[in-house]
Amino acid sequence: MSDRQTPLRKTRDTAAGAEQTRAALIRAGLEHFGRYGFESATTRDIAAEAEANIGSIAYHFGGKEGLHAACAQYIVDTVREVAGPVLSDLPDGGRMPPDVAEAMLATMLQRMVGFILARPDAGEFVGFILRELNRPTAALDAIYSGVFEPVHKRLCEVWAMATGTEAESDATKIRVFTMIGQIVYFRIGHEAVRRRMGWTSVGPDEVALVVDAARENLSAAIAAKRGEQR
Amino acid sequence: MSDRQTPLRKTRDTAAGAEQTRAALIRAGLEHFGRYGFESATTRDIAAEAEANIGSIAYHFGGKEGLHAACAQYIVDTVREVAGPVLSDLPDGGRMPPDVAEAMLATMLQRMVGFILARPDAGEFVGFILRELNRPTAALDAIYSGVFEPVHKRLCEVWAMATGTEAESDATKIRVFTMIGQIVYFRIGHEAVRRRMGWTSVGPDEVALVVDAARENLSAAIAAKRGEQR
DNA sequence: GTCTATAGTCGGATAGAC
DNA sequence: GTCTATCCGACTATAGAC
Repeated sequence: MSDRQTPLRKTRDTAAGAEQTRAALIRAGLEHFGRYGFESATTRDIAAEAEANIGSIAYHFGGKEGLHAACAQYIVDTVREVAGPVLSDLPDGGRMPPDVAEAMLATMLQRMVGFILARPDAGEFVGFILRELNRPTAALDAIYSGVFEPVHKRLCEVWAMATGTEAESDATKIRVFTMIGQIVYFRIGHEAVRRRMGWTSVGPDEVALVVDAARENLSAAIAAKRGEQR
Repeated sequence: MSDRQTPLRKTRDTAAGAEQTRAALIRAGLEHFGRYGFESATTRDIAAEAEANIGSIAYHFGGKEGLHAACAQYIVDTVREVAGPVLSDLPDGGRMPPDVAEAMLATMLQRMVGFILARPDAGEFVGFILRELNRPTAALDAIYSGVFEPVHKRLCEVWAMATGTEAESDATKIRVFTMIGQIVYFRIGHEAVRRRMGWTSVGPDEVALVVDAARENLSAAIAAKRGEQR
């Protein structure tokens, strides 16, 4: 039987092809690790999903653990890419009028909701991170210092400008966590939210409702804080 | 070698002993399922943790899945026991002055923080539920209708009384989710919070800080809502 | 009810052909 | 770089002795 088609995949052993395999494995790994966790995700399934060979995981990443680490790095890189402008230096050394700071906070929260609720692969990102938060490995160190800490610090700075409080105080840091938590919950508790709201899926209309609630909570909290500072 | 001590454990085949084994297996199951997930948790480890025999899982629960279902029921029973008074019928058909409703909401949030942050086994509870939210099984149905829905509904009712809004409107339901999310995040993101705050553990002082922040967010949100309703 | 032995399945890693 | 075959360890479930 020599009616075999041109062996499309055989010609993957070029540099560009290898890079494609690598990338496909990372995407598939992220999906499976995020959904099933490190132990329950199988290299066989990941390879199949990436349409790559099982051996390729060992070749490119040294093994399952290496792929896991690469996935963590991919998360960091992706978030930093999206959040890049927000994390770069603030103009004028970070000083700004309270209402400008408040508007900036509102924008940042809105972006966060968009990323966490509307991005198609956000579920896997959050799943991956959730498992790391539950049982930290080296991957959490990368994600914490590459994403969590810089984002939280920046939010604290802007919050402090908006309310006239101290950026690195316990109260500010905790308050910023509550602002993040109220948003993240809609992804984590997605299934419960879906059932309770009677939603079949989360589209732009649903995202808008969440943005509204988060924004109202934000401005109410800032207003109250300003009042008591006075 | 007949110097064997009295076989303490051998005499477990009484009705009371069997019940102890059952309970120990459920507690151990909750711990392992919550920490490692259904697939990654092993019946061997669970049995060892419960100081019971591996075969006892098959005997008492029919298998791993049966134990998992029993753990879900245990969560429902425990939460309903703790939250019992709060979930029972409201006096006077649920009608109450706004400031009474607000105080009640504050108390409910405080209780929630206490349960979620201070209870020693809360980590496993939340871990278990988190995994169900991520990939729902029959266990989520029990937890959703036994815990999520009734608690959320009650919070919506009281929120509506406090703000003069509609209890079952989308806006109210979402707003209540944000109030829950801001609290739950401190358990879910515990490790990130710990690192950022420089906490080594979460004791009464730390819980108090979280309660303060949640309470301030609540009263600010209610005040703003009342203002715009007027 | 408790415990042991065993059967059957599956997953990760490895070596080596191409 | 890709792919296959194979090894070895770990797991759940089951049957049957006590």
